[in-house]
Amino acid sequence: MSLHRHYQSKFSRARLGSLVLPHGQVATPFFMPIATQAAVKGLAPSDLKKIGASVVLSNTYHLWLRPGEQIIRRAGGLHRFMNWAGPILTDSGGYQVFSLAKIRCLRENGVEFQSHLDGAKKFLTPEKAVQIQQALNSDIIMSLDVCSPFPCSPEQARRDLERTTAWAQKGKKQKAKSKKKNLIFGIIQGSVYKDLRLRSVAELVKLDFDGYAVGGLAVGEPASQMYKVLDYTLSALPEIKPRYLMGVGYPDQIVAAVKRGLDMFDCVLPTRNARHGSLFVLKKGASKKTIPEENYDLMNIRLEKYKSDFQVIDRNCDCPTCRGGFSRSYLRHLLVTGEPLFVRLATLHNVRFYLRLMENIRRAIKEKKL
RNA sequence: GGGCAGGUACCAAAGUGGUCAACUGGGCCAGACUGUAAAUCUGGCGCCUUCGGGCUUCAUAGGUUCGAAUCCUAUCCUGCCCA
Repeated sequence: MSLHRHYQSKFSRARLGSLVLPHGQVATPFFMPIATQAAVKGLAPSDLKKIGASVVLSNTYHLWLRPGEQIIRRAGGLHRFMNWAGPILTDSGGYQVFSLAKIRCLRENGVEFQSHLDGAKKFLTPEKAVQIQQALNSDIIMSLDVCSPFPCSPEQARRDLERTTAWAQKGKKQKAKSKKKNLIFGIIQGSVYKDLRLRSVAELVKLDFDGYAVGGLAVGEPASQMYKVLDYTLSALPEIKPRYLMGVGYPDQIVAAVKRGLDMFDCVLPTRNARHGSLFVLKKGASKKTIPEENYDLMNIRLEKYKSDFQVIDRNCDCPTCRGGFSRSYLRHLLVTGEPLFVRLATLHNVRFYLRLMENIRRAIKEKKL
């Protein structure tokens, strides 16, 4: 399985393409809203469809603990379980190795988690991670990796990378036992060390994955350093395979990454920030730019100054919340009073902002402006 | 008119001789959030400050005391009960 490239920019390494997945063909570059526990918090699948989401991202670790992959298998897979007909990418649990560092213990053959729900010891192996994702029937399976923190010593980054490669091999082998058409991606690690990143790329490419993800970025390092890593990492990757920058990021970072040849993104920012009252809006004058969303501001709708502000969030926005005429005043009221409707309206707005960002990126590449 | 209980910061509410510019909620202000243990978390909210501290506050006015939000007296106000 490879990326169908429709257009390769001559100004940058940006590329326009499409990816054929078991649950549909999707245009690249794309952004995946996050549905960690089989739901994009606050939204129904019909909402996602309406605002133009193509792929959503879910999570192996969380669904493994609850409700358990067998329940989802019996439901007919994750698509049926959550009633989302489009493609799904599932993260492997590798991010939880990083984010839940305090309650896990790394072993050679896998990770022992002390469940954050009930404290039960749960052992996740690279094989198990693939099996769970197959039970979920996700379109894109991610190989179990060890996401290095930042800062990270070269020694630790090397150990994490070596384990990631070893696990990638095991995951790939497990995947090969099934004839299903799900894709499997390998994850590049190596922190901010060029030799390690290049080594990671070489080892994974040898295993011939369906796509390659750059992991271990946006974990606290300055953006300039992230771009440096992307520059040398991307140039070592095969052109024909999709490339996924995991967990990134702010709109300008996504644009910067697309210019470096990335095709896929995901991030909690639009959904989490929405719940926290932080709404993505265009900067003044940005609507005239090629990719307006690159020039964004965050509007803290909780502020008192919005108490009697009856404008919509952003009159340039085409999301159901802005189109529907919901005012800043009303949204602030919903947030302050803790009404669940706030989450839905704010999330619709922020996720639409990101999806429109991607639409504008694709258009810009097509129109030779990026 | 009599009895009882009260009046503390924007609101509610602790504190009842010194460690009190005053617990705690709410509210407000500011910030953070990047493959989601997050509708969460972190600061700040009398005035001034060279960040050491200084100054004015606990209904009002007096008083006791080395020292009062805390004790005493008077006044004003609020709630409940009785007439």
